[in-house]
Amino acid sequence: MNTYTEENYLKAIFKYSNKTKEGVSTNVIADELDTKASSVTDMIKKLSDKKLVLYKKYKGVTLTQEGRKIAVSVIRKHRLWEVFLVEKLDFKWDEVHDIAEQLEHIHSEELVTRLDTFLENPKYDPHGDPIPDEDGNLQHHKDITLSDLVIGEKGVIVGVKEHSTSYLKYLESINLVLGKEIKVNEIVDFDHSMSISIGKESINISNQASKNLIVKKL
Amino acid sequence: MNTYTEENYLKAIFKYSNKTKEGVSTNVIADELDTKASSVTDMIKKLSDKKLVLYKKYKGVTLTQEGRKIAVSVIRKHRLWEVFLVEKLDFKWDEVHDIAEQLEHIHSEELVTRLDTFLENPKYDPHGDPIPDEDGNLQHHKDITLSDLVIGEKGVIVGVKEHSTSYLKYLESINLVLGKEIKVNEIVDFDHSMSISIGKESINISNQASKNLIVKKL
DNA sequence: GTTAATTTTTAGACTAGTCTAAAAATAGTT
DNA sequence: AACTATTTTTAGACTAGTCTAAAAATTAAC
Repeated sequence: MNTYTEENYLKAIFKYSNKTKEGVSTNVIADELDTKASSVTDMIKKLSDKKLVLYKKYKGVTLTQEGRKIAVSVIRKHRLWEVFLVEKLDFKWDEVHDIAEQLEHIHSEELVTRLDTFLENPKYDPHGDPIPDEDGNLQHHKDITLSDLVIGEKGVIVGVKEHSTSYLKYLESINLVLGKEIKVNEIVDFDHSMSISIGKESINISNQASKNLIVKKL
Repeated sequence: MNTYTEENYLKAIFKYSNKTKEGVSTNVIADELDTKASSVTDMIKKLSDKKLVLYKKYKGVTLTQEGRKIAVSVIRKHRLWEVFLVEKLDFKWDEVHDIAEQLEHIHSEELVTRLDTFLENPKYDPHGDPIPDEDGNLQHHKDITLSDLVIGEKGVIVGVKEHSTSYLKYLESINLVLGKEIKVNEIVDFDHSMSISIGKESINISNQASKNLIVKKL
């Protein structure tokens, strides 16, 4: 059984494992977990002793099979709980992260299985992130963002790359939520901001906002 | 915000506060939490510094208003989660304790409020224990047990005083679950074991079992 | 390819919570 | 009331996780 803290380290390493081929650097982990590099080094040694990560001094860290398994299972729990909070308890999508951060560390295989069934085996969480299955399989989005579309193209919102409360609240306020169909009307050359249609409405959206919205081309 | 451990100490102290007028002794707490007396003394000092308990060396410990409030709120969460686990996830009543022990420490007022609403404001948990309301009010059972009934008396099962898996499993196996009506047919003078009717069935039950079953007289 | 800047690790110290062993206080017994 | 047994507290040490400050290694820059 792993501690709360160990699980958070594994999750952080997993997050950045996908982004680079190399080992994840100490500073990146420290930044992600809001801690100091020296603390990260200590914890990595511990995880390495437990054979959850592979570690070579100064060379960064990668997850072992076992480490990855734990990380993915924590992510699975996090996302299932988010579905529960939004679908069953009527939380908004910008309110669930902190609570799910706690719930993801509850230890009980049976609980996860039953929760999954209760929620009718959801495939995505409220932000469109895919929920890993029991075996740790996790499919990724194709990662096409709204900012990748050109004038005239249509798409449907399927997820977000940024999960901050302010971004989520903003999207909701302009009705840019999961499942909405949009069409690109104009792109300003200068700052890459866009004018898009959502149904009959037309709005402007900055590049910073559009590049964090994952879409499926239609 | 209090730690997981602090909350468990407060809960333990609360549990035994009701049973004695005096302060709760160090050894009782150590026993309840499966720890050592010296650890208890240390933690009590910490809780005392935080003004959650009143403590005089060698004289035991009592909860302050604030300490009691926290203890009751943890108990409220524990029992609400137990209802969730049994009612929504179809756990059996003997399977939920350990999971609820973890869930009770999730920090979020909003979560508790919404969970309570989702469960339709239950008044009792799956073992018949009363669920404290938001203001910390907690009514107790009258604590009449099956063993208090005399021959010919009828009652309905409303709770248990012992929560061990083996006891709960046993009760379920003989169909002695919450809400069942029973009648006392015979009492053996020697060991106070009883013969009781449940509907058309008749069973024998030991004194150890009957004195842990809370009933309401009919 | 040295030097400078950055990153990472080590060393030592701190907090939370725990333990063992010994000392101190209380309670029980005669 | 004196002695014994029990309970409780203290003292000091340990693990998990964290930090600061300094040393070591790596990377970047000229």
